This record gives sequence, structure tokens and C-alpha cells, in this order.
Amino acid sequence: MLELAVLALLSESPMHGYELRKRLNTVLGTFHRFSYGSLYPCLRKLAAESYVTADDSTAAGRLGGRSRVVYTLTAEGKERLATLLGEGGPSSWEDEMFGVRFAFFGKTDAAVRLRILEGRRGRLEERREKVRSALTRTRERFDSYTLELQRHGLESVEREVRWLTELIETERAETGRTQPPPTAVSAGLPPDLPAAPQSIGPPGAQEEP
Amino acid sequence: MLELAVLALLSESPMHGYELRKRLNTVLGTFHRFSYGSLYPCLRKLAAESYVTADDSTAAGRLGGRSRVVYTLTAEGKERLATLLGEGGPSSWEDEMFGVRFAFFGKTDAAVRLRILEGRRGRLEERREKVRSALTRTRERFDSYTLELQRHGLESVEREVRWLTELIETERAETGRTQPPPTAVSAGLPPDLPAAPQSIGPPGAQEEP
DNA sequence: TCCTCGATGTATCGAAGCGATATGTCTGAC
DNA sequence: GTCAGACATATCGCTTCGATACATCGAGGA
Repeated sequence: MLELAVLALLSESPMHGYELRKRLNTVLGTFHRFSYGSLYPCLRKLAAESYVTADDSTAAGRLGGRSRVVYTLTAEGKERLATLLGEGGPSSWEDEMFGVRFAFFGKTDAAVRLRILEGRRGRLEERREKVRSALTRTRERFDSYTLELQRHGLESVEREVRWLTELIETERAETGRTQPPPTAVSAGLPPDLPAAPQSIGPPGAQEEP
Repeated sequence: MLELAVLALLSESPMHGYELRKRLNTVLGTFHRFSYGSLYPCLRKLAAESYVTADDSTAAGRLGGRSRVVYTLTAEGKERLATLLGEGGPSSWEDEMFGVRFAFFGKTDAAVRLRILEGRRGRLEERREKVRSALTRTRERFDSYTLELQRHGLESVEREVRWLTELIETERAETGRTQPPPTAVSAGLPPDLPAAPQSIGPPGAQEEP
């Protein structure tokens, strides 16, 4: 998860750790905050796998020369990033992962985007039903504060589902415009997306066993 | 955090681990799920500190006699619970802790309740301002998806703040009704906290250093 | 002028928590 | 009868987090 975020950010421009963390925490906004305790080990791991290079550019143009390690994405790193962005499996619609995935939708294939949004919505609908039934079945067993907490939680989930539905509709409209029925006649279509980077398959399940 | 939740639940009735976990996950609803990996160690710790007793009541009234360990709150445990419930410090309005605290508001002193709600709201207002400024300052630096993510996050926080404000108003109304001006003149100022079970001091900071 | 304070920057460590999983029993549906 | 699924306890390795140490830089006040 952090791996994806780091690679995606580095794909825009080389950066050092501190900057990386700052960006991470602004881009993901409310969702998640990363700590150094995970960032630096992750960077080292990425360097070991040669997805990034770590240039200890002491005193580049700067005077004093405070040590700062600049990380740059390699060709393998770009490949790796493409692979990760191409995945649309169940793990992508888990709470935190979804935030990261969504933040980098700009770099993600349209089909994968749709798949992730729908998967996420499905996950939340499950949750919603669970809370709903728990709320109607056992209403009298809880005091008013617990009840209020659950009511509020339920509303949050409902709101989230509405948001996703809107996004999905927008996506579908976009796709419909730029990419009509992918199989058949294709009358007067504009030059269209070059078939997702990797297999997508039926929206059912598979991947990440 | 788990400690508080477990003690609070056990204060209602003795229970075994499995049941405890189920309740935890329904009571806290959307907020947080606990796993056995944290629950059982926590129970063992509580038993070691003699806040609970662990009775291995094999075959109590039941036939076969599947091993089940029933945990019961001790007198020390009740004290400990009261202490924890009396705390209203900054840690109480941290994301996850707040959920737990709120779920057990029914057992919490009115003054502490108010304090926690206000603290929580303050924390969220801070967050809101941060996201807001980040959103207006750097609007053009992000692509539309990142922007949408932040916009949605901001709305969530705003919604949360509104919810808390409503709760606070309700609480204040209740307090005003059941407990009129405790001290003196108090011209127009809000009916003030009646010196919580333990020192509260100025609403600024302190506690949990 | 000097000195402190807060932001920038890299790095590590111990404690804590999680997810997965092994083991076994009981209940109910077919 | 038997098989799936709820009930129940327990562990273990891996990841991750929060706190912290250390150091430099820029700005501003005494």
C-alpha cells in the first residue's frame, strides 16, 4: 500500500523522504497518515529491489550541505507501478487501500477505475446491511448513546455509498463517450484506450487468493 | 483502549472471550474491529492485574462441557473502570478512542461527557481548517481525483462537526435541566462544569504529557 | 549580535497489534 | 448419519506505529 503511494508520487518527480511524507499526508488528506517508521524502511526496501535509486546528493547547489537523500524512480520502478495500478482485486476496496487507489486514479486505467469503485461500493453495501440489521434486531438492547453511535455510523456509510454511486455514473458517462460498446460494430468512435495493461476478467472475484 | 471497552462490557455481565469480541464489534459498529490477537492477551493482562477473574467453568449447567472461560469484573476492576471513565483528556478525542468513549457514555459522568464532546469537536475543527487551507492554497497542483477525494474528506469532517454540535447542545440542555447553576451568579455564561470526579482544570491542555 | 525556536531532514527501536490459523465441540439441516 | 457452519480458545510471526534522537537551517526578538 505504502509502496504504491511512494512509487506513484516518485513517478511525478524525484523527492527525499521528508517531502514524500508531507505530500503523502496532504494528498491523502483525511484518510490516512504515514509515519517515518514505515516510510524509511519502505524506501530502503524499494531501493533494494531497485525500483528506486537513492542518491545521497550532499551539497548539490545548496551551501551548507545538510544530508538529504533523493529518491528517483527507475525503469523497473515504472513497470512495478504500472503493475500495481493495473490490479483491481478485492484488496483495492479495503478501507485504507481504497483511499490510496483513488488518490492516484489519474494514473489508473478507466476499466480498473470502474472496477475498483464498484467493488468498494459492494463492500460498503455489505457493511451497511450488517449494521442495519443489527440496528433493527437489537434496538432495545442498547442504551441511547450506543444507538446514536450506530445510527450515525450507518448514515456515514449510506453517504459514502451515494458518493460512490455518483462517481460510478460519472465514470460510466465518460467511458460511454470515449469508448462505445467495446466489441461490436463501433460506428464512428474516436481513437480509444488501448486495452487495459493487464487482464481484467469478469467482475466476480479471483486474484488475491 | 481495549482495556476500557472490556471492563465496561464486563461491568454489565460476566462473559467469555468469544461473546466479548462479538459484542465489541456490534457495539462499536462501523468504527473499529478488534481481533483475538489483541483481545486474549488483554484479558490475560487484566486477570494478572486482578481487575477480572477468569473462571474456567467447564460443564457448568451445560451437557458436553466445551471449555469456556468466563471473565468476571472484580471490585478493583470496577474502580479501574471508574477511573478510566473519569478521564477526559486529549487522548479521549483521538479518532478510535473517541468511538469507544462515546459507546460507553451511558456510564460516564455528564461533565466528562461534555468535555469529551467539545474536545473531539475542537480536534475535528483543527483538521477541517487544515484540509480547507490545503484545498484553497494548492487547488491547481492536484488532478481532479485527488481534489475530489479531499473535497469529500472535507465534507465528512464538516458533517462530523455538525453532529457533535447537535450532541453538545442536547447535552447542555439536559445538564441545565437536571442541574441548575451550581455555584454563584454566573450572569450569562454557560452553566459550568460541576468539577468532575477528578481535576479538569482549564480547557486548554495538560494531562497525558 | 547572539540565541532561541520552529521547520527541515534522516534514522532507529521497542512495544503493540493484526491477520491468519490450528484445534476441537456443538447444533441443525438434509 | 454426516457435513457445514457457528461456537470457543489460543498462538505466532510479521508489520507497523509512535516516540524519539540527532543535526542543520532560517527567522525573529532581546
